[in-house]
Amino acid sequence: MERDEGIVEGGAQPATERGRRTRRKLLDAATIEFGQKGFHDASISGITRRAGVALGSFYTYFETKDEIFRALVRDFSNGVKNAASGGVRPDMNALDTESAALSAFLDFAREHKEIYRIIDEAEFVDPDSYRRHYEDTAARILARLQHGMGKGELRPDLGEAHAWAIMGMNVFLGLRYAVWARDGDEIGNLAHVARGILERGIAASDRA
Amino acid sequence: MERDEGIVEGGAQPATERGRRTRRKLLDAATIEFGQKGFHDASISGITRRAGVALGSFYTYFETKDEIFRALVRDFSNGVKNAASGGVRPDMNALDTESAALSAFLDFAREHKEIYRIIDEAEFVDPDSYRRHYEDTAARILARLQHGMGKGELRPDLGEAHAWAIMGMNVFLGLRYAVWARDGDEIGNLAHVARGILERGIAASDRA
DNA sequence: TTGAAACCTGAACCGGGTTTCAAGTTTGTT
DNA sequence: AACAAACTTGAAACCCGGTTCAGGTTTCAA
Repeated sequence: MERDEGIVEGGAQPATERGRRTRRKLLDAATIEFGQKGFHDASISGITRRAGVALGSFYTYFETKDEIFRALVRDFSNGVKNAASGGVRPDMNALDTESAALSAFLDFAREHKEIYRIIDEAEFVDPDSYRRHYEDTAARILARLQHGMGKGELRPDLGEAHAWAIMGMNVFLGLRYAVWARDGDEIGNLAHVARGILERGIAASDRA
Repeated sequence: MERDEGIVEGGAQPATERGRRTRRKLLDAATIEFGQKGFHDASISGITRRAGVALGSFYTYFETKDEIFRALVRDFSNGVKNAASGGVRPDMNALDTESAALSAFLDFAREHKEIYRIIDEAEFVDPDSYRRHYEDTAARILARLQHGMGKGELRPDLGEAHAWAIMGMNVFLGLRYAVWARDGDEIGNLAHVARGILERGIAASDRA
């Protein structure tokens, strides 16, 4: 993954190449450590050990354990956004757009299974980011729906709730088929399943 | 809520009425403490303080902090199950059944906003229960879908993935409109929104 | 070349919360 | 009444990991 650094907060932006490398090593190590153990069982010393730097060096780049975690949440939240938007093309119709966004998200999740643990744990460590992540994601979905409504490709009565429903669908499909994938899962037609729901629901076509 | 005690594990089943009362006080206090602060910021002393018992008494009923948390997860997981199944009637058609299950779940979530924090945090504190909770829930949804397919009320090609999609939809609608409810939210037609998706999807009806 | 800033190091400090325990009280049974 | 089992109590032992810090090393610009 290419995670944006974006504008970094805590003022501790490295000034030299060596510093940037170390900071990145810490971030990558933290991804593994947090992803494997969760925030509280993860330890700074575990992170620095993985990164191959001394314990004290950690505090050159991050003021607290919370801060590095927040940095990761921001990184991943961005990653999800970019992954989903990267999958869509402006000329697609509305249903294709949703399919493409889901597929891209699933690919991303398969490649970075830690996102679930990290974003989920943000609910406790950094509640604002957690909430913002989902609200922003829902807002982007809603924008796509509105675009589709404008083109007459979608029912004209869609709103925020529909966006949240779609997001929930995507998140749980990712949980089950990317993070908790089992051998023998049919993942090829996942996007097709989701698309089927969005296109015609689950009701029988020959209604009595 | 009426939470089942169910079969309790750790052997520490109270023998007297007084004991049962104390255990219950601890469980109720823990619900608030964990719900408010999350597992790690919650403290045993906070729990016993809320319960109005001495710190040491905690260990008469629970061996560790983890154990009481697991007991709560089991309680709430049951609560969700009972709430959803309590809302449905056997004679309903398939779509009404899903609507009813969602409505009942939303009511439950509104009344017990702690469930989200507690079940979500189980991902870290008690991963097995977390996973089992969602797998069981999905299995129950799938069973309902199969019933509906048998009656010819649903498309005959629904499977596990559809169940997970519906579950995700429900969970996220609950998150947004029960736990994160805002003034002015239109919650009355939430079940209607979800039903609309399941009944006919989101595509425009007059397709080109 | 040289000095200052950036960076690195890891032992030790420190606070806070879980868990233990020995002594006392209540409950319920014979 | 009398005793054992169940329950209560809170002080303190114990553990553990986040954070600090003083002393070194590397980088880089002048």
